Amino acid sequence: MSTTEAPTRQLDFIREIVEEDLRTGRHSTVITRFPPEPNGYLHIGHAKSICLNFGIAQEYGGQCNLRFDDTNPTKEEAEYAEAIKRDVAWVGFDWGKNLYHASDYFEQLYRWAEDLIRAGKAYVDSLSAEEIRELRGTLTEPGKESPYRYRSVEENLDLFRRMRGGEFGDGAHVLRAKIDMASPNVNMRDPVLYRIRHETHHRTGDAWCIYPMYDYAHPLSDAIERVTHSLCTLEFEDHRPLYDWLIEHVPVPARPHQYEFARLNLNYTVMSKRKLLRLVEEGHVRGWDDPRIPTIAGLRRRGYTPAAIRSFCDRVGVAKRENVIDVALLEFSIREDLNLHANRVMGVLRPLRVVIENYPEEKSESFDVPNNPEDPDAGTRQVPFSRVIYIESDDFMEEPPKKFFRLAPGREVRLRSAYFITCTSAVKNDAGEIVELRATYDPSTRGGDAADGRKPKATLHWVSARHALDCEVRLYDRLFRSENPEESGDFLADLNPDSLEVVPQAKLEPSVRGAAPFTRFQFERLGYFCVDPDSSAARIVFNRTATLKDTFTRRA
RNA sequence: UGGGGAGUCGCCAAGUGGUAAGGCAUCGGUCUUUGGAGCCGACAUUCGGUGGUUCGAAUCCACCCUCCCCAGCCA
Repeated sequence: MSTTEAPTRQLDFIREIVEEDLRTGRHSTVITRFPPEPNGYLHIGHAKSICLNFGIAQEYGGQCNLRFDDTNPTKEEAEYAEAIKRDVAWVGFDWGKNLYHASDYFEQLYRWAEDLIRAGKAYVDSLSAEEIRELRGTLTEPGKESPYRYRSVEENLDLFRRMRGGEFGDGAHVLRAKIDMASPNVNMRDPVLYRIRHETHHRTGDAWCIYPMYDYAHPLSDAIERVTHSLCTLEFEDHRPLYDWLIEHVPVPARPHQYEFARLNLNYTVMSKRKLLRLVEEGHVRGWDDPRIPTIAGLRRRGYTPAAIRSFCDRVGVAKRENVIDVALLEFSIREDLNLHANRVMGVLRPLRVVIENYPEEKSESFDVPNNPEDPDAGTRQVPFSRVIYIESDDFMEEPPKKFFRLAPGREVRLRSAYFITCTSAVKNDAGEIVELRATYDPSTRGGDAADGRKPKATLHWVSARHALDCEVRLYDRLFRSENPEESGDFLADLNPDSLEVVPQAKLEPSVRGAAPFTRFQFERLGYFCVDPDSSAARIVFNRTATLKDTFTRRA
């Protein structure tokens, strides 16, 4: 009997920590959280965090909270929060009843701030923002203490309460932690905990005019929710000492720990909320769900599946080193999924008429065509055929080069699932452009096989002209020309002018009629396409999700 | 020239002192009623560099180099 190797799954460093904590009993259950700020749409980088946080909760039988980090009313909107919930659910995760908001904790957070004041660990500073900045020192020089640093507890309490009461204007005072103005870590130089903002909050309305800073609200919110592993990106590493300081100096009910991992970057695109916002607001793309941007909404509209996004996130890994993932990996993930699950259909993007001269004028017949060769259970459909068909203009060349196996004068090819045809001539217009092909078919090849065993070197997709459905097809290319659009300084200058090409009159086989928005197909030999919500009963609009690899084109 | 991180194949990423996993990309071949998919194969004598410890180092030590982050009353 052979010893079966225990297939020790390769864990990323965070899962290793989680397992260790579970094994040693530091925690008996794992609680994570996904903490978006509702100030923009989620993108593929957030998907990585979602998959990590919810994935860990799932794998270890724990829980993952969806918590909105809504501590800054000037930037946040309910509309964004709704979009975020929709996107998280769509990616495939369920927070159940664990939907929270940092704003739910404002009262508790406030009380703890008073506790800090009473403990002499926080004080009201009345310096201006500029003065605070000046006294903070620099990266190499220590800061200086504020003249207000040693106010009495009573005065601090009084001032802080009056801040809450609305007695002061924005910026008049802030609450600061009393830590160490000489700390080499600037985050520890008496960080601001609360600021005054007379602003209506999308959830608490006008109940508050002081709002906690992220650095204050986050660790305490984690503790309130009994989060065990608080996962964030690398730029917060410097904030961990402050996170820990607060957990230590506030009487919180639990001891969460923060761990940092590298955020996801993708080449040929931009990922920061600020840049995505500019693309949307300045009209460089059609909206937050434009299929060319890496927002979850954009990817969804482009035709990506939640499963593809999840497998992509799995493949990308979790580590601490900066990374730029090749967008080809994202494309691979969607092709892999759609190859198995998308039904095939024939559609011609650039139609070239072909008249099959020996096929009767009035006749038409239909072929039983498999919906998905990768999945026999997908069944078949009827595809009509008649004397005049369209083929892809790229599939014909009057003078074919060496490796071109498709149609050419005198050459025989197979029409997928139909007949073999032989091109007899090309009809040109006055400008010398080919406008139509003449051909003959071999009736004995019905279905696409020849009794004599001859095998054409090419199989073409086609659509019966008489039965074709006119559709709009939107072809997308990368939004930016360079791998790193931000490198040059002005990412907008790097926009690809050809990122969207609209084909207004593509010819599709009639079976796609009535397909609902977001239905995905493979157009044989062309790529994967998804019905866009812009579609109407009169006309379907398709988005190209990804191309199929074309080795002839690639070599050419 | 303060502090915090990181450097393993073109892009990711395992590896935790015993002689460099895997994925994507790429390149061959095979198969094919999608030039798709699939299948088979190739792809780091070497782990930022230099010394050292050791029978043995990507893994330990020392020094050096490079890159990223931090001076919002943003998150």
